[in-house]
Amino acid sequence: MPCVDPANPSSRSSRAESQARTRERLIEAARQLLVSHGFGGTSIRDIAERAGFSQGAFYSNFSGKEDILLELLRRYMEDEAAQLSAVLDRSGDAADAMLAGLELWAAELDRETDWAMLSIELQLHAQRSPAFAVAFLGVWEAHRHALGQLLTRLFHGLGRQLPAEPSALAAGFMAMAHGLALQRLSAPDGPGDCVLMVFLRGLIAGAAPRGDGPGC
Amino acid sequence: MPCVDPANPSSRSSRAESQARTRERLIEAARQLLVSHGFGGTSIRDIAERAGFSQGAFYSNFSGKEDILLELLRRYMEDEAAQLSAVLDRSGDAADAMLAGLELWAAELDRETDWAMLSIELQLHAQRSPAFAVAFLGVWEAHRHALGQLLTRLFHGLGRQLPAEPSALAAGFMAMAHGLALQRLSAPDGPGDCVLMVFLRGLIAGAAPRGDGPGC
Amino acid sequence: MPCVDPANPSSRSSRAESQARTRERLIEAARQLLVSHGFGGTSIRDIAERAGFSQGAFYSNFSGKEDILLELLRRYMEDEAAQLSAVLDRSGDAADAMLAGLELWAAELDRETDWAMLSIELQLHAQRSPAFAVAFLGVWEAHRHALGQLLTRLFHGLGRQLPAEPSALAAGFMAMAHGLALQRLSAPDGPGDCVLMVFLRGLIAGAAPRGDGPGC
Amino acid sequence: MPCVDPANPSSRSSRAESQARTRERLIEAARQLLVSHGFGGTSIRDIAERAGFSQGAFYSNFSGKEDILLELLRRYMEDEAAQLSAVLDRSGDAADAMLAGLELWAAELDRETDWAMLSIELQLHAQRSPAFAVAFLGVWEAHRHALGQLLTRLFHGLGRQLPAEPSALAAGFMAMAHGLALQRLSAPDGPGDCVLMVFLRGLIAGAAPRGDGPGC
DNA sequence: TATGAATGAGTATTCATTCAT
DNA sequence: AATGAATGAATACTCATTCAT
Repeated sequence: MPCVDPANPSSRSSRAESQARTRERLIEAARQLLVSHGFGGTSIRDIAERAGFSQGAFYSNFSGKEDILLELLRRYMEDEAAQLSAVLDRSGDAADAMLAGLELWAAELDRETDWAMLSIELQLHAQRSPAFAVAFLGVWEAHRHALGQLLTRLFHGLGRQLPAEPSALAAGFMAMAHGLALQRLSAPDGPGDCVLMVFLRGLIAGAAPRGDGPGC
Repeated sequence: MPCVDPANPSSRSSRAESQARTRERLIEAARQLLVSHGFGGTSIRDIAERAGFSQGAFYSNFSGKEDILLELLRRYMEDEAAQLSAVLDRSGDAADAMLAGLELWAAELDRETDWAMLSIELQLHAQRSPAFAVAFLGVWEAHRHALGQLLTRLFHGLGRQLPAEPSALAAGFMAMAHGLALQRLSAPDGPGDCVLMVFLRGLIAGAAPRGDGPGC
Repeated sequence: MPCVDPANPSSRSSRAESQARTRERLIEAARQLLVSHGFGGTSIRDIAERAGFSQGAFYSNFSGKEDILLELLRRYMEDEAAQLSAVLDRSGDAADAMLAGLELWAAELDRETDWAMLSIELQLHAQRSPAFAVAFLGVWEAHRHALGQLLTRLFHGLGRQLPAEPSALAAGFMAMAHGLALQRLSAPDGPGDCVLMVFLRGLIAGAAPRGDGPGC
Repeated sequence: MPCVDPANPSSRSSRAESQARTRERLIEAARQLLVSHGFGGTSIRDIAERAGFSQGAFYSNFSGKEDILLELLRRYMEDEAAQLSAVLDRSGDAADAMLAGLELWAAELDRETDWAMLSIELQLHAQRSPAFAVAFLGVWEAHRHALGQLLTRLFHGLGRQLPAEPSALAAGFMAMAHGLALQRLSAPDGPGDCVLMVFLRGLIAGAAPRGDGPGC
């Protein structure tokens, strides 16, 4: 009898599990290749080969190169959001703890060059594919907003006025973080991400006490 | 007959001029396409076509795609160096004038998104081609050094201590400028380059008076 | 649970019914796609998808694309034979009734462009697959013979001599019918199938009274 | 000196000649393959291979598969037009000569199965590609008109009334000719194209003397 | 029986590059 | 110096077919 006992997950789910494993391996292969060779320099054949599958396997899991990029975007977002909310949660409203948390986050960025490179590839591709841009923009704004909130709470805790719109400052920090990551690869002897903290401290030091309006 | 008399110097120079024109048109076409489609998305055929020449004409002037990229890098460098030295020259040692000059420079960056995109493409390609990386690194360091000098003179004029290595700060500014340019394209409603100045003012405000050592 | 009790005959027959339904839906999907996209332009995936099944379901019912084509051939043959024998039966030996019947048949062909297109696809495929050609030839000859008999009886009833072999004339009529159907699709403002009857009437008018031999 | 003497055609034209030869070989290869394997069954790789060139050579001569089909259509048209006008020219207004000419033409069709098959492929493709249909329709109508004129002159010369619109009768003859060619390949023992003449003679015999109107 | 993930060979098309002209 | 036809390898993607479930 070809019947399957729905109570037995081992047989029923092994198929789904197997496919999930395939998908996962393809995604990881794509991430590595996109980071090191860029969108244009990464072929689907390469992705499938590195994952140890045929090209057809790629196409039964994704509709094309942009599709797997969207999946990477989704994961990138989740990862970043988790990191930021961790900083927020760990430090509560204590400004010192928050600063320390951000320092940790900046140091983290320093090591996770991959995500930074991927972010740049995603931004570049968003600029070139309108369809992808839509998806990307949503993620980006959410990300900028989260970092902006963190900055707001930090300055509030320090009794300082934010010198510009929170999301504008957040954009500046993200831009610098990504730009530095990009530099680090081509010029490995450049400055680390401690520069980021130098700028943050400068911003704090230069910020007016609460009461004045933002300046930008 | 389209023959040229080799004894006639005027025609000989017109030949050289004609070749220079060809080269120029190819470079400009390559710049536009690289900015809008990226290195991987730009084919030599497209470059030649947009310039109004055959593919063979491209190969008569450049040895390949990387070769024309090097030419673009050289021009990018010249352009940036000229801009920075203009800021330096115009303002002498007056801190106020220098700050105003930098503000102008930041505003300039805001408009010249093309150069920023090209810079990112160059950085990405440097990461992928060791041969290109060598050439790129030289230009990059020179550039960073020039901007660092400007910052040194600026802080000196203001009687302040640089909060970090000049070239590290320069790297940070360049990273932010490029990162912001990238963001601006995918998210056009984001913040302008005034953010750059906010950070610079913060750095100045937070900088210790001369005497203490740098902190990074 | 989706299990079926094998001891229950009603469910067993419903299984057979279900399979027959699957088969039927696949055949109909294949017919539509073959007519509109041709043999080469129709993929098994498309057939299964249009029928609402998986590709595996197709292979559970047919051994390949040619197999389902054979099934379509069988049905085509049955349909045509039924139509012709209906004309024969309805009209008995009365020449007038037979002519009227044929006129009806021609008009029918005019509407059923699908079968004509399918017939052309079948003929084309027969030319390309020897295995299929064998099956096709049998059907074709039977068909030609049936139409030939009809013509024989018609001319006999009219007291005329057939101007050529019955099956040769039948072949001519079928050729014209299919060719006209093909034309009608690419050139919809062309002549209808009344042309067929014009030719038939011409044949009758030009036929010698019984006694002389055929001329071809 | 790289100058070329424009008076010497051998060097200047050898390039064009060489390309024309390439193009010609590709067209001939495409014709053969399209006739024997159909549009869907013919790949560009096959065409290039049979012609002895690379796939790239195909693409420097044609923009795609449909493009070479259009070229074949053009040649088919020219060929058919030439054949029909030859029949017309050779026979003047003499009905007998014209009939003999047509008989020759029918016999010719019998041998040139290739063109008939190609015509069917063209018709099928016209049905599936709107862009191609436009080009095809023009050719088709011209062809039908030419054959219609021939029939008009023939019947006029015989003092008979055409039993239907000239172009409708022409469509019928062309349909039969193509349908018979198709049959001949799958059923080689079928009737030859003499059937065509039987139908033509029937049409003439059944035609009313001049004065009555057409019947369709 | 029916599923659909996976395969491997195939499809059309584009690429950087060469070379006779 | 500039042309552009031709190459051969690469590209994204589709195909018929298999097989564990």
